[in-house]
Amino acid sequence: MLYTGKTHTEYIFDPTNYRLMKGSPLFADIILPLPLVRNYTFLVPEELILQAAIGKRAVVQFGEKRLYSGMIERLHHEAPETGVIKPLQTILDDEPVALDSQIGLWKWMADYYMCTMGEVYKAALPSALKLESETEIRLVPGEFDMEMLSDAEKAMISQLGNKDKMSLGEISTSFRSQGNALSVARSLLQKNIVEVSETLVEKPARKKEKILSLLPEFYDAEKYRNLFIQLKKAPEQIRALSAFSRLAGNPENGIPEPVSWDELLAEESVKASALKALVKRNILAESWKTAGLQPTLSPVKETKTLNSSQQLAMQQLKQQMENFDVVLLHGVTSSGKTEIYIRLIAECLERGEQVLYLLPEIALTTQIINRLRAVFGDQTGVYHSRFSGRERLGTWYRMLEKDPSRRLKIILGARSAIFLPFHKLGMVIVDEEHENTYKQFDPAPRYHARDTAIMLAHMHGAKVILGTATPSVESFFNARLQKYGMVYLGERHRQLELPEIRIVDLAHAYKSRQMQGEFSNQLLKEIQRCLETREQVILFQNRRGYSPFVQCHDCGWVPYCRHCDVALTYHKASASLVCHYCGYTRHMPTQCDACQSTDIRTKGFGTEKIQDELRFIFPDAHIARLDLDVARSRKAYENIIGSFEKREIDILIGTQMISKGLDFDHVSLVGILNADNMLNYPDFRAFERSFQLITQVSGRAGRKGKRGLVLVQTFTSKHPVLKDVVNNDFLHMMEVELAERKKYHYPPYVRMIRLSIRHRQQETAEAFASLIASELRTLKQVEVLGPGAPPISRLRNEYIREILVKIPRSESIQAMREAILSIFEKYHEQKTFTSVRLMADVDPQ
DNA sequence: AGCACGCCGACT
DNA sequence: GTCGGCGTGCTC
Repeated sequence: MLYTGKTHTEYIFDPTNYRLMKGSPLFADIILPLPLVRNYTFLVPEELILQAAIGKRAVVQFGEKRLYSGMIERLHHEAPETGVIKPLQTILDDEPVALDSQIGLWKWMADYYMCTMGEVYKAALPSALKLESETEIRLVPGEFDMEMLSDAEKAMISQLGNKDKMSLGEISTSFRSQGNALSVARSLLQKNIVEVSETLVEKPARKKEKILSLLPEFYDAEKYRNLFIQLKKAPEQIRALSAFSRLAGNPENGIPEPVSWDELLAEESVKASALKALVKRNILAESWKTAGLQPTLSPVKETKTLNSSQQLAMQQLKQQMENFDVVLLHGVTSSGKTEIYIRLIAECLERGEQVLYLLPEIALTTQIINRLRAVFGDQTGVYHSRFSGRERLGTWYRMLEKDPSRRLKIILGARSAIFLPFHKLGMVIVDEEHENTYKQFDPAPRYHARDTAIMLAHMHGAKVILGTATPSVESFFNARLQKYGMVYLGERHRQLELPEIRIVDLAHAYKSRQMQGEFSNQLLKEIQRCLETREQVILFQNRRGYSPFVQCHDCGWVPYCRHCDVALTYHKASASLVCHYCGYTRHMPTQCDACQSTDIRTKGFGTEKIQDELRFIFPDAHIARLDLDVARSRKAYENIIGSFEKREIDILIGTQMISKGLDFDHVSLVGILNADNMLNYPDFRAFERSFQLITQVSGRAGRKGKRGLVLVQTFTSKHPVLKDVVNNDFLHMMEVELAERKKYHYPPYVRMIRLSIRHRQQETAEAFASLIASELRTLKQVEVLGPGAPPISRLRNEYIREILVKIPRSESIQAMREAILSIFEKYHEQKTFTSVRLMADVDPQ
């Protein structure tokens, strides 16, 4: 064996108590942010032995020159069998940035979801902690012969002449117009005119940031309004304060958030002098915060009393939590689950335990955080992917705090919050447990945040509450098997009645010519009634864009994506055709590509078309749309929701974005434009999901003292699921669904792993998939479906074949995973198949 | 993921 | 003849 570092024969390392003893060299297994199947072991050089600890990051050279920051996963004395062993170059952290328990969870995830540690690590660690290697290029001092150089080379030299050094990334961007920077740099390197070096760039760590917050005495909306009158002689200050309200929020809609000084100054109308004056007048307070930390707020003890059914549910929950680690809280929409959570969180905090509160959608955090902050103040942190790197880093560090009193106690977040360093987790709340957004699909790790959270809780000995108005089949099944406890909360608060749900038979409406565009006369009549009485309407169509595809009326040609096997969706506003999978965009053609006909028609409909038709039918109504196209940013989303709450919008058209946990007070009508595209979705969860979606959207209807109305337009008016929806018969839906799943071998009666085989050549993908499938069939315990071409059989120029493996609950899923991997490796070794890629999706949605 | 190595097409 | 395209294999 050859060590490239010094050899260390003086000490051995006792991993149980981190004591050093004389003996053999110390090795570290490093998790690298790469999809590597094997472990890689490095030597811990003598000078780093005292510093080395699991969970600290270390810089290593991996490959010819590339530097990476990885994480120490294990320390040991088992020298690797082969090759050169490189030493750790440095250790970046004084204290570990990940806890042993986290690394344990990562291992479980890599194992269960069939991916590499590196992939989990990449998803888990906030990007600010992941350093990147950068190649730097500089001129070699000395003379060289200009005559021998090409124009491009001269250009690069002159660019470099201006600076001491440039990163390769920098020079590639500035060099773009002049040719391939990489190859020019390479030839200059050969001529010894430039030299390169590798460095790791640390993203700016915690930085102090000046923030401004409104003094609490102006939280009162009335007093706040008066401020503007007081300031009427100081227009600059009024401008500054208005900008502050824009960014921080108006006290009328809750407590304004602190805003950073820099962010305010970036606003056009704001002058620094005006801000200083506002501070001097004791209207705004100036403070410093470590960037990324949550703003400081003192708790406002608002204690809403629980009604009798909430109290009962609360009692039952506590009782169940004594016997079960996981309890399903089945509470109808608007039954006040959040209040119950708040009580339970308070009890956890009293015991000195931390709480993780998961939500399916980032947008929902804004609503809930205000309620949590009002009760628990700044012990609460938010964590999700739309937060800036710095904010996430700040939260991460506040979780790592050695002093328990300085740690964040409550984390509210979307699925990635499961990765935070919890020291002492007491309870996990998974709200809207049935939501499929909890399942990460692309890239790996393809984990289900609910299931992972249950594992996380298990590792901490913590309890889990799964809250929902429409439990998933899996959770309901587990509750029935007595694996989970269950509590039912059937009463809506504020005397809200469940809405009346009516089915509108589209087949009949079309036949009797009672349709206008996509609207039945019945739906139009109800909308009209709402407009007259100033009540609000929500229209639901689970498809964005104008129409899902367009077609030539003469020859039937349909424009497809160049890279994927998908029809392009027509977006009228931008007059373009967009691939909803890869984003490929082209102009809406005026002529058919195949026959040059100009008669190209739109087929089917999405939210954009609904909005178009509605504007034509109700020209005076205020109509808005809420889908991924108009609400890409958090601000845009909040603006739309905000003006709907303020009743500036009469009719809101939306995709499933509007179905999630939003409470509006003045909606009396919900229209579902087409239930068929949900019910006919080619997926074993189609019925379950349809029931959930329609029930959730319906829950938005209803006002204090007045029963809401839901109209469901469909061609299959006799559909049994719709019947259950109308009768609000969750249990019947569940009985039927479970029976079906049992009969046709679907979860929860089997576990599934979907294998997706990808290759540039269709034949190779097919051949490989067939081999894997037939090999899998020799395993008697499992059922193998396929291989088949998925609905989208080509993505980004790769052909895809899928195999579905069904594993009975009695069999070990672990053994199956291993079998699959060994079969894959066996065929992957053959020359023809070396570039075939396998992607596994465990518990696919 | 990078990066080097290696084998085939369009050029000085 | 060479430059450079990307397909393939390896990284402790």
